[in-house]
Amino acid sequence: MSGSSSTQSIENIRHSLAHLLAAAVLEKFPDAKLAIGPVIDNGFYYDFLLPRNLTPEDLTGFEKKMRELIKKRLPFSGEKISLAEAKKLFAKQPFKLELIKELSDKNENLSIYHTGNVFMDLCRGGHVNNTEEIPADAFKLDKIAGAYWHGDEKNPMLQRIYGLAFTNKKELDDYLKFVEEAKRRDHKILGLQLDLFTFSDLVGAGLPLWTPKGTTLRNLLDDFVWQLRKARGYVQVDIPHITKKDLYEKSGHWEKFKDELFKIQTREGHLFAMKPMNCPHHTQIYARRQWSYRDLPQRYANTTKVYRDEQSGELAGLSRVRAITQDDAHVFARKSQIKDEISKIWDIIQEFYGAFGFKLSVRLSLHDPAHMEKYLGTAELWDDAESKLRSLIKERGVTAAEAPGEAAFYGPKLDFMAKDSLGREWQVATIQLDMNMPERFDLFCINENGEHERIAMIHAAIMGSIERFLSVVIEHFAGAFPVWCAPVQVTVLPIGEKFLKYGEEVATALKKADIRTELPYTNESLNKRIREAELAKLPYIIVVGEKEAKDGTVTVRTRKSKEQISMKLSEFVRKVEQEVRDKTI
RNA sequence: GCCGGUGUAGCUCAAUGGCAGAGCGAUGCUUUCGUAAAGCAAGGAUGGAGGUUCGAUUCCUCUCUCCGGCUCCA
Repeated sequence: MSGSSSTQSIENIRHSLAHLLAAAVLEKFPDAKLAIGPVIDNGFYYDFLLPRNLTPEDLTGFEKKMRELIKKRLPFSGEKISLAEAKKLFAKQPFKLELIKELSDKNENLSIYHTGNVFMDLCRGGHVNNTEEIPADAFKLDKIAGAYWHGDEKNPMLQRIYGLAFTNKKELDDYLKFVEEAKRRDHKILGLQLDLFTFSDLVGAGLPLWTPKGTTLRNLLDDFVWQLRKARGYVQVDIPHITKKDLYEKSGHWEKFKDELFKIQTREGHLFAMKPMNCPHHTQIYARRQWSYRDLPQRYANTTKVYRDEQSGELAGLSRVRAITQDDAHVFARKSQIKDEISKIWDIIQEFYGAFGFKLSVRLSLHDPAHMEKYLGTAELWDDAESKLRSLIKERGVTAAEAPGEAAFYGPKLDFMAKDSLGREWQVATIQLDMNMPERFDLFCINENGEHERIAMIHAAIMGSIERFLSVVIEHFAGAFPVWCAPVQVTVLPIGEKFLKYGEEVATALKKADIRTELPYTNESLNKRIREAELAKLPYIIVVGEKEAKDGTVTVRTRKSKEQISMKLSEFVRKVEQEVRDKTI
């Protein structure tokens, strides 16, 4: 080996590996039809249409073949070719012919790349000079998956082989370790272990059932959001979970999402739907009377479930469910009040996510002017809404990535991404500025001049969905919740039966101070009970025996240090209360 | 929804065309213990529906769940 691999970009290495993979697949399946093989985060993939389904053993074989090819020190070389040559060279590769047509339609140059004399592919380049520059111990074929040709579900499904590839073995090992760690924190497993939620085949897929501990946690989070909202003038409202189809026809949701609605036919033949969102209902609460400009903004908060008939293949733990609890709120405001109101919501989001130690980044999701058919309203309405968000971002001195085409169909959004303790980014909160629903539902106020003035509507979910947020939080903390939001904060373990009475006194005092306390007395050994409490990831374990009963103290074992600290009961209560107040992480 | 995989006790995993086994948990009894597993006992299961077969947990068909992707996501 020349050792020159370090001079090669990781993209070139990954791209070259994709070609080697295709070569290995072609050797085994000469009739394989090749699609595309791009570079992705952490590696590469290549899509094939093959005569049979691949097995994990096939991957082992391909990987071995790729290493053999690397050893042969094959040069990569490219050349431009004409349309006619391309059509001839790829006559038996229908997907390549499609690509060739697309490229030539766009008047782009066609080129091919050779890997020694063993493989040739339609390719714009970006390769190592020679396979000797590919570190053979830093890649691994990862998994087989199905993928639609051109990402379109109407097209045939191909077999995709994913590979991991890095510049050296350590990076690959680090990545595999990261995957292990992520698996260890998987909320689907931790949630069951920590007894937060469960699923039942009888109830149905994507319909989580919440245990007492899980419900405690949900309520705690929701209450935190509510406290932040209450301080900013929000009031609570509530709405029914089924509704006439008429509401969604008027809002535009029926047209757009009718296939994803759970529908209910009444015995008299009327069509209802389980509500898939709350905004249209809230418009009707606003519309119940006429408002003076002096009454605005009206800020309605409502934590409630919505129901969406998600594709069964999409359901995953708490991340994607069919019964979704939204901590939803809608602000009905004059256009002049928009920036202020959004700013307040932004403050709530910062305070809320800060309490968990999440780092936030912001994305401005805009409409796609090339596809106005996907949106309600006029271009002017959109430009107006988007410029308001842009200027607010500027005022707050934040940099936000702009994402055209990511807007909701009724308005642009500020989407917030949280980076968790493993460095993964999750889309969480969202603020949506909506000038369209007010038009559709004719929402207005009476202004200073006695005229009808069209208002704006701001959609503001802080957690977004409690289910999804919890999936993120469980993995962020690996199930070890900080004291302020741990469903059980303290467990009291009497050394023996003789001290059960004192244990009860301690537990009662803690509960009186609103500290979530357990006294799970069983006839197991003390060691066993401590072990169980540790496995349950409880913040504090209190052990009481003769000494404590005599002195009125408790011996506290902390989750973090496992140290034993003796203190007065009242001192411990103050300590916990302080941590809850400060939301210590 | 699509492609592939998967499903055995509450959990983690064995085994088989002919009586389905273990560890942990849960239950009962004994033990009452000073910081990560005390002892004994009795329990407990082949996701569901059809089919093939003398006999199916095992083979076939359908269906459901879950997992990895794809597509979608108000």
